[in-house]
Amino acid sequence: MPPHRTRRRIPEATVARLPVYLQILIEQSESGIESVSSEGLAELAGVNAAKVRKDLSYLGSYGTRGVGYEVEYLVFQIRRELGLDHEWPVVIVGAGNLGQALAGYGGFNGRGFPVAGMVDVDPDKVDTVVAGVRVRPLDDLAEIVTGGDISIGVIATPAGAAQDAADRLIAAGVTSILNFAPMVLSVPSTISVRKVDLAVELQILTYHEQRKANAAPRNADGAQLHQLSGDRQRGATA
Amino acid sequence: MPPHRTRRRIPEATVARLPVYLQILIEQSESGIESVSSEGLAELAGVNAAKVRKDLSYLGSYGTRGVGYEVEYLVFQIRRELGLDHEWPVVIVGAGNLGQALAGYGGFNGRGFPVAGMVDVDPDKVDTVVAGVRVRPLDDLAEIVTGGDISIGVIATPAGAAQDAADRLIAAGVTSILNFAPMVLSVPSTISVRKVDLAVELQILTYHEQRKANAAPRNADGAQLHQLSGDRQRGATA
DNA sequence: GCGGCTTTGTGAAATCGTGCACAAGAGTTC
DNA sequence: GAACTCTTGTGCACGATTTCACAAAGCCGC
Repeated sequence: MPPHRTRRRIPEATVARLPVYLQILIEQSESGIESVSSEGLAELAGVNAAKVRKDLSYLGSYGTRGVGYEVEYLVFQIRRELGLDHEWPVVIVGAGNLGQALAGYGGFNGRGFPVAGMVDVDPDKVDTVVAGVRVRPLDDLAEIVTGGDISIGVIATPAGAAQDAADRLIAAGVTSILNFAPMVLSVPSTISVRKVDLAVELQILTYHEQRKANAAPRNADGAQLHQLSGDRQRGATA
Repeated sequence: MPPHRTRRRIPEATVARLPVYLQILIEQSESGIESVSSEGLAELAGVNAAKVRKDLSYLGSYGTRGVGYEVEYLVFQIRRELGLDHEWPVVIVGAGNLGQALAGYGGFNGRGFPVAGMVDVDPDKVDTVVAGVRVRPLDDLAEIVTGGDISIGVIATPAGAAQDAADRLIAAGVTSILNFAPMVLSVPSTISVRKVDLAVELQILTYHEQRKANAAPRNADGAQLHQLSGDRQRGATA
């Protein structure tokens, strides 16, 4: 059998949680903690312990009953499953405000996603250097992608330019896109897209804010408002 | 009956899609389009038409059979439901790379979320001006929040400072938090939190990348790879 | 090595979300 | 105003996800 055969498909919801577990486990590991229980991990990840166990069971039976999971080993397994056993260079399209911030942000470099290139249409931006990366003209995109064997593209353009950016990325051979433009992209079904939209996140929050306001009309005395102690819970992602 | 009574609860999945519909509808409206069908909206939003209808039906029966939905009216209704009939000032904690980018990004100002204040622990950052907003010391947080009647806080600090930032925001009276730090926050259940984590998004993409690579081993001839035309589909959020 | 304690791994039930399919309503044409 | 066309609103079945509950398994102390 090949090293790690395409084992049973992992549910999408689980895939979205694995990076969170991973991050926590890496922290634990750095703190010198060697073993963790599903209960402990659940606490830190803000989820139910049964969910942690089920999630981890998709990777295989890596726990020890009565004991828990060995942190290092779990880190290794999750990394492998997520394909993080090597670096994934990315190319950023758009060197504006957002693109520059992304390039400088620690979330890319230092987490296994080096910025292998940046491009922009604006001739004024071309040849400027952002976080150690020289901005190149949009037409160099294909060359950057094929030359660097890049499979992930990041779109940090205004909404109007996003579809064109996507088309060019795909034509160049990119197969995964992280889209920061507030715009739904049209792509072939073979391409994976994830969208991150600030305004959407905020609007989801305002929906809940508004509900809270409606539910408990403004009759002041902050009685049951923000009781900081007491029933803390991890990640009320409401 | 009060103006808009806490009508039936809207499913979380629907709430997450409403902002997307809203954005599309606003664009349509600006293009002078007055009416849209569930089919058309679904196409643009990258979802199934039945889903659009079901989602919209939670708001009420605002469509006209045989015709579709009146764009303006739908915009109005979604805005109202999301609580977007007024502005929501936000305060940003952390004036580093990310905080600065967020402040300057169009996604806040111009979308109904003016940056009412920014704070940072670093004395070197205090009193600098970012995107027209003066950075103030962390201790001014409570004053900014209460003074500006702010209910949304944005955390743009490193992971290590995020929990403290959250605690301070909550103590000051904020009830919704948008967290950009790669760290799960512990908050009371009355507080809404949404987390945006770059690394998590990228890692979800690498999982799928790795699967693609495993499924179709590297035997080159890019035969069925990226057929750009053909079966395009909106938002393959795989 | 046996009993007790702990924690995993997982069937099975409950819940949530999606998509089909179609009746019902609204406009339009003759 | 009857027949036709179009598109909404929704009951229903299905699939995905979450949660419960518990048997199986490992470790410890005696």
